[in-house]
Amino acid sequence: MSDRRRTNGNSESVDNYLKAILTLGGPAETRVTSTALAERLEVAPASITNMLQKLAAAEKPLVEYERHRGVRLSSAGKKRALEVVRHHRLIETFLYEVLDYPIEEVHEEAERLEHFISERFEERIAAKLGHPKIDPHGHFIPTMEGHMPLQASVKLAEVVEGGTFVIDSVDDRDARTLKQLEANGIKVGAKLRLKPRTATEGYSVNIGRSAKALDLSREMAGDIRIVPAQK
Amino acid sequence: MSDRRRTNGNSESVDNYLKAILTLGGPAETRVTSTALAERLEVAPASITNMLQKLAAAEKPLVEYERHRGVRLSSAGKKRALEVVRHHRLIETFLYEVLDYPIEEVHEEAERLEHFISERFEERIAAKLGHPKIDPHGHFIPTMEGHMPLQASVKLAEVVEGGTFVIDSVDDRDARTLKQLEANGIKVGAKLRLKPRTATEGYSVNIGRSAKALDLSREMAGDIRIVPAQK
DNA sequence: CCTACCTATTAGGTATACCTAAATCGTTGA
DNA sequence: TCAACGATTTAGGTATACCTAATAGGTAGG
Repeated sequence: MSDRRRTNGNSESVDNYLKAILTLGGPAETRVTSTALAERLEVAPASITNMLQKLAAAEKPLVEYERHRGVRLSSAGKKRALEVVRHHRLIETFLYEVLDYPIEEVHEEAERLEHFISERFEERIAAKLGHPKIDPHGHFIPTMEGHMPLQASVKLAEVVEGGTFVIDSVDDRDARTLKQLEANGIKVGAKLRLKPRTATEGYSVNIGRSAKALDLSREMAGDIRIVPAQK
Repeated sequence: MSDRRRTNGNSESVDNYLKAILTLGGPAETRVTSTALAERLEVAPASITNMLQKLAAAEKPLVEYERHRGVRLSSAGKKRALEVVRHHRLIETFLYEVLDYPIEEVHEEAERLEHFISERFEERIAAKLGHPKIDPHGHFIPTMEGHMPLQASVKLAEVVEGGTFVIDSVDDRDARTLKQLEANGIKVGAKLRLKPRTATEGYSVNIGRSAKALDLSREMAGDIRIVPAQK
C-alpha cells in the first residue's frame, strides 16, 4: 500500500528483516537460515531470498549473504537493527511508564511506531524516562551508540535443576501469554522457586514466598528467562 | 517500499488524500479539483485521478467523484479524515506539551505518526492532556465522534481594514515561517494592532502593546488567522 | 459556434514487497 | 556413492502508489 520512499534503503520491511536477523543470530551472530526468517517474519521463503539478495546487493550492504548458506548482518545492518530495537524498547517503556499502557499492549504499538519516530522523538522520550537501560519486559535497551549488554539469563523452559531464581525478562511478543504471566504475579525481578524437572511433568514454580505451587504452560515457561538468585 | 496492508482501504496515502480533500473543500465541502489536490499533495495530476477513481470505486467509497467535476468526501471519508486530523492535532499537542518539542517541529513528526497510532494511543494522550479542544497552533481538535467547530477567523493577509485583533491560529505546515513568527512573539492568543492595508505597502503590525511596528512577510501574513479583539 | 488552451484522464511504465509453483542445491541415510 | 528429501532459489505474477507522455474534455474568446 504505502510507499514512504525513504530514499535510502530503509523501510519498515527492511527494519523488520534486520531485527529478525539480529535476534535469530543470537549473541554469536551466527548465520540465520531463510526458513528461520520466513517463520519469524511470517513470509514465504521465496520472499526472504528476494529481500536478502537485495539487501546484500545494495551499495552499502546491510547483510552478508551467500546462496544456501544463510545471512548475517553487516556492521551497517547491525547498527540499524540496534537502532530499531532501541526505538522499540524505548517506546515500550514510554507507553508503560508515561501512558500507563497495560504491559501486554506495549509490544504491538511499539512494533508499529518504532519505524516512524524521529531522532528527536527518541531523544525526548529517553530523556523523559531518565535514559532507562531496561524496558518493562526486562530487556536491555541498546544505547544511542548501538551498544547492548548480553542478556545473561536462560529460558525457564530449559532449566532442569530446581532452585531459587529471579525473573530476568519475559518475551513480549505474545500478548495472551504475557497477560497470563502478569495475572499470576510473574513479573521481572520477582523471585521464584522452581521444582527440579525430574520431579514433575510440567513446570511447577512458587512465585515469591507463596506456598501455592503454580503450574506453567509450555508457552509461559518458554517466555520466561531467569537467573539464579544471589543468596 | 512498505506494504502495510491494512486489509481495509486505509493507508498512509489514502489518509493524506482524505485530509487534503477535507482541507481544500473548506467548511462548505465544495468539490475539490484534481489540480488543487496535485499541488497540495505534491503528486502528478495523473496520480490523483488514479487514486480518486479507486477511492470512489471501493465497496464503501470514501469519496464522491465524477470525471472532470472534482471530488468531495463521502460521509465515511469525512469520518476518516477527521479521525486523522484528530490524531495529528493531538499528537502535536502532546509533543509540544509533554515532550517539549519546539513549536515548529511538531507538525512534521505528527504528519508521520498520525497514520500509525492506535485507538488506545489516541485515547491515552488525549487523557494525559486533559482532552484538549485546541492544538498549539490554535486549531480545533475534532472530537472522537468526528465533530469539529468552524474556525471563525480570517487570514491576516486578507484583512484590509486596520484595527485590533487577536491571533486565532497559525498555519503549521511551513516550519521556517512558523519559527519566524515565534521569534517575533506572534503566538496564538496574542493581541495585535494592524495598520489599514491602504496605508501601507506590506503588512505592518504591532504585537501586544509593543510600540515597534513589525513588517510581516507575505508568507507570515498568509499563515496567520485573526479575529477582532473584543473590547 | 468553434477553436485554442488548459485541465483532466488514459495508457503504459517503475519500484517495493509480497505470493505460488517449479526448479535446483546439499546433505544424509542406505 | 547416490537417491531422496527438505531447504532454497528462480521464475513469473499481484497490488499499491507513484511517474511521464499522449489523448480527450470543457470552456472562454473571437
